[in-house]
Amino acid sequence: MPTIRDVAKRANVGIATVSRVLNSSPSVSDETRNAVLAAIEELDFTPNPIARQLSTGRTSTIGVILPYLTMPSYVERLRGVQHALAETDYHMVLFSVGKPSERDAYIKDLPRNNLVDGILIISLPPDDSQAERLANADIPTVLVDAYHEKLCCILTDDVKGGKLATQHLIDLGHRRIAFLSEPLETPFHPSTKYRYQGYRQALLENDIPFRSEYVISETRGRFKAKKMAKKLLGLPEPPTAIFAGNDTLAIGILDRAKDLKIKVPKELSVIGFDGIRDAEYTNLTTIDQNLFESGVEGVHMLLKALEAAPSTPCERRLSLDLIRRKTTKKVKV
Amino acid sequence: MPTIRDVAKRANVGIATVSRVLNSSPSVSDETRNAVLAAIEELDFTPNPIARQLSTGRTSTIGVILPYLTMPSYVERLRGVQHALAETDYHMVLFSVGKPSERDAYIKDLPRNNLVDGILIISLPPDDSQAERLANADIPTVLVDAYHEKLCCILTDDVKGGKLATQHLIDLGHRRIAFLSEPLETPFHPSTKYRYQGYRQALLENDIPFRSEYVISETRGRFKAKKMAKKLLGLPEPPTAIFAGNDTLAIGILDRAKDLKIKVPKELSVIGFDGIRDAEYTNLTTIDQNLFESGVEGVHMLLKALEAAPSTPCERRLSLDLIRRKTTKKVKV
DNA sequence: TACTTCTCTGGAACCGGTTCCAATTAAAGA
DNA sequence: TCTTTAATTGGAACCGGTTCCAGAGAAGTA
Repeated sequence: MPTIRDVAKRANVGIATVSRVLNSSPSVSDETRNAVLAAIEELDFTPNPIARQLSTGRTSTIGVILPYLTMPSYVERLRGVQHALAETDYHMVLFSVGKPSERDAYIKDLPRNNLVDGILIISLPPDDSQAERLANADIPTVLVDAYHEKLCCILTDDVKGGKLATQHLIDLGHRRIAFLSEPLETPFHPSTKYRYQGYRQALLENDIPFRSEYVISETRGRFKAKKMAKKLLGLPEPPTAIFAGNDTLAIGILDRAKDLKIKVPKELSVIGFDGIRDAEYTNLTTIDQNLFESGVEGVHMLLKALEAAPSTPCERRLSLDLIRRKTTKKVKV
Repeated sequence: MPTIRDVAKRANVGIATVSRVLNSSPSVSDETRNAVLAAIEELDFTPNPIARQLSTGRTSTIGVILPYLTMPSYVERLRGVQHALAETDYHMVLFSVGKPSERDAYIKDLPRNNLVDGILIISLPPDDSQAERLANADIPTVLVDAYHEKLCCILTDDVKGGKLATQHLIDLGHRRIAFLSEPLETPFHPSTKYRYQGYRQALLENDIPFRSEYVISETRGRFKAKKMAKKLLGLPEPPTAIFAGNDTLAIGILDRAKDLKIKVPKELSVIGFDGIRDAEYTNLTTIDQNLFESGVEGVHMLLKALEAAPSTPCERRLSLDLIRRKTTKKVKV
């Protein structure tokens, strides 16, 4: 592999000049520039990015820490990140997290080891000491779908979203509203819990008594949702509407309803949460939390922070949009 | 940031000794080792990986080139890669490709610029000159779901899979078998075309006349599949079975059948291809091409190549498994 | 005791870029 | 004609590790 010194020798110039040509510095005469370019061409020279990285201290790489791609929402966010990053010169290193210990290890090491210029953490809220560490590092960090007062973040208000979903059902006249979700307590992001809080708040504000038999929260995945939906729909007084903690679960409920020949939305209203692609295909009414956009915005915020570190943590709240499709309807009286 | 020299000074040893401690070389006395470790602790020193990379020429990083995560099969393969890589010390840099020009750029630059120790290319077959370049680079490359004689690869035999799927339907007594798929000609991987070839071959071998009205191949996504299924099922002599080019399309067909009150599998058999998770949930009979495993195996092959470059391209063919679920059945006579 | 061998250790060179700083030359101004 | 100034250029130091090689002691051997 030829180096910058080989090029310099060949072009009869100094190494500094070659470097200047590589970095398109204006203070090189056309004549020398051409000579250097010719030498580069002849030697088929490519600058070694690692050497540049060591020298400049910049890596042109951003690190993305996110959970294993087990949920469509993570994938959709990652897609947004990729999309936004494709238009820059930054590379992306992926650190995917299966257990809390992995998360902690990445969050601990990444800010210190000069491997990346910036960090994007998706759907993994750091604890106070981690946030402290991240905030004090000289590498900027942006949280996507997570909040900490010390850090920049792209936020989704899950409580509000849960309220919005529930209120939509209430506005349609429903009173028997069930909530079906993944476990409320997770090692990672507590978004489900927040959505549940929104559900409770909406009930409270509308003077609708809470019924514990209407809440099932140990439901992982579409298949399980289908199973659990049966339980809900088999109650002596079954709900007329179900708010699912995410779209995948909602689709599972739709599956079951079809099997049970329960007409949606005529006999049962179903609303999801997330706004993944499948929700569109299945005509699911849902709360769209703009997943793709969250990734894009996360990158933009990080790029801004890379240019000039913000004096105070910036915060951007993404909109939550109720998308009315064909799975919710006025309750029949 | 403290450097190795700061540590050396603090511990009253030479920098070489500190380096030896960092790399757990055996030829350091316990006494000096402890002194160095103490100094490292006191200074909160972390070695700079970039400097190490420059010095050793190794980056502990592998580059993954793959299409944008628009299809579940890509995500599933990537998951496999992540899973296998998590058990190693390698990092993963993701290069995702939306247009052929991006693919070409990555394949051109990545092998030369010392940024990664190895390259994994997923579902993007290189042309001859690219393969040549990759084969001659001193960085090993492994193709996953793509073939080139000059390169190591993890293979799926799409023709065979297409045949397998079609033969399954034929064995069940079907004669009117449709094929619904994404476009046959794509800028990237021609797997759909191969599956189609398998379909044609199976028909031929069983003396079943080919009918062009049974082939619809411009179908992108579940939603479009639903639309196109209507067209197929509305034919004067509709097919009794449909082979879908991938699971997502098959699920779209199931949606439509439900809407049209066509009973699956009693009145219509449907088989997919891929073996994504949704296929399990929907009880779809499919050809499982072991997507997750392809990612895992790709990493293993690459790791092996990193240890010792294989003298001749190695090749591993993944099994294709017919998973009989509840969407195919003997045709009613 | 003298010599060899082995165990540890430190210095300096190296990886391949960037960049500060001083030097050279040409153009401009007095 | 003599400065002053601007435009180019090259050398050397630097980024922060690894590693070759030589040297100092300690231990083993004749």
